[in-house]
Amino acid sequence: MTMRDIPPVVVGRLPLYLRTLCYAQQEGLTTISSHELGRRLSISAAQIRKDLSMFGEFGKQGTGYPVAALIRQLRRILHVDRVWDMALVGVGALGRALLAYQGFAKRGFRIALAFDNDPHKIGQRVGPFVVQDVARLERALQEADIRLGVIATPASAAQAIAERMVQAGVQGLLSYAPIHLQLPEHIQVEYIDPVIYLQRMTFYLGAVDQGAAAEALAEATPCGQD
Amino acid sequence: MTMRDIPPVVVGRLPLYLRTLCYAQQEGLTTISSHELGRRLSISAAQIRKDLSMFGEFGKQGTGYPVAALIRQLRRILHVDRVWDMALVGVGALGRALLAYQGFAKRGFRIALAFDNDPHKIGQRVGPFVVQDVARLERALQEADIRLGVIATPASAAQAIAERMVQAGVQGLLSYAPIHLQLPEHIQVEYIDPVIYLQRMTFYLGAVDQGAAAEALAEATPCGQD
DNA sequence: TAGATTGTTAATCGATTAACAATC
DNA sequence: TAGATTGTTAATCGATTAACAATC
Repeated sequence: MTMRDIPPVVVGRLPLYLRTLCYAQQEGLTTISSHELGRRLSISAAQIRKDLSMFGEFGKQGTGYPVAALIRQLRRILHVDRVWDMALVGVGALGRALLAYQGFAKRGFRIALAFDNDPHKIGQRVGPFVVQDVARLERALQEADIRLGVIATPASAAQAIAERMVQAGVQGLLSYAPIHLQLPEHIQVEYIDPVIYLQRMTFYLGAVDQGAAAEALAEATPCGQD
Repeated sequence: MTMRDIPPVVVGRLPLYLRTLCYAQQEGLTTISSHELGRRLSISAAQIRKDLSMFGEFGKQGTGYPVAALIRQLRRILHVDRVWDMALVGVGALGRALLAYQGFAKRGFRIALAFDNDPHKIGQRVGPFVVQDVARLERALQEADIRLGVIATPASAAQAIAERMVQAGVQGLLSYAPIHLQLPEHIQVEYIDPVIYLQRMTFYLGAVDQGAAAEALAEATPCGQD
């Protein structure tokens, strides 16, 4: 179990199961069926059973899965039965929101270091953090043994920052910069670009009353990214 | 073309093609091959050609795709050859970062209205915005004919807000709340929960030196979400 | 012309679903 | 016991890749 030959699409669902199980636990459920878990996630019960069965036999016929035990198992499988320290680069509006976000600590993550290259920001306090000079990135990451990075820089800076973090030993990157990073294969990378998600939706939304559409037409929207 | 029977996975890649083509255009390229586009996105050339061929014949043998024309086509296909007004609910740290984000306007989106339920925030100016009372949500959305919503509330408020927005005519929702929303099938929903992405990465990161791991162990990480 | 690259087909690969025996 | 639900198999469904004729 916890093999590395699990289909990536299955790995992608495990955190959703964990999150949903946590809510169920807070509601007082001690047991949950694949059907109920699937209902809460709009995923089929068969899929959930198949996914979980890749890691062991966690359920019991007739009653379903024990919530607390399954949470423990998933946290072990996902390696969030510990706290992961992260380094944040880019203390703009988004970076500050991430520094303030309480949801990381509650689910196994903690921003330990924050960097920027703006002399006005370096040394500044942001909540419990002091913004570090990005020039110190490599040294600070190695000293703190950081393995996860969060990129909240402009797109134009992201590739170079990513390479430096990888050089300093980072193995996973969560990038909010709207650009695809070129990195060694063994590096885990996940992207969050809200515009990508919005455009996936507008594909399906289609036709609009032409009053609103005319208001700001085709060439009014430049291609600019950054 | 622009049919609704395009595989969702293909629709999901189109915005990536558009974004990458825009960068290529900024670099001065007038033409790009499927191979080069694929290289920049870590996607196979065959896949890109197959995806694009579902909407028409945009390329030319021997030379590739004309960048400007393909950008125009993709913007038309994705319906971002216009500006989409959006309503934001939840003006916390994340909401403020979204209100300040310049990347929306540059790529076809604009936050037109911002709502909160905190009396201290209502009426407050945030950049060019005045925070509205969420009690006015339905009326304001209908008046402004808003079809896209962004949820940046705590998870506990998200489902109710989503239902109210849908009631007011919203057809697509981008939710930053870490919870799966139960909504009618015809509503488009996309989710951004950074912890989900982080946990997908830590699955692969695995073993850690036990000094760091011991520092904050299993039961130190509660399940709490909100 | 020769080299490059598209659009498309067929083959391969992978993921989801349906169904059910086992069993709590 | 009877009803519910798991784990697993086989069948279905969908997505990706390889290959190549067409052609710029």
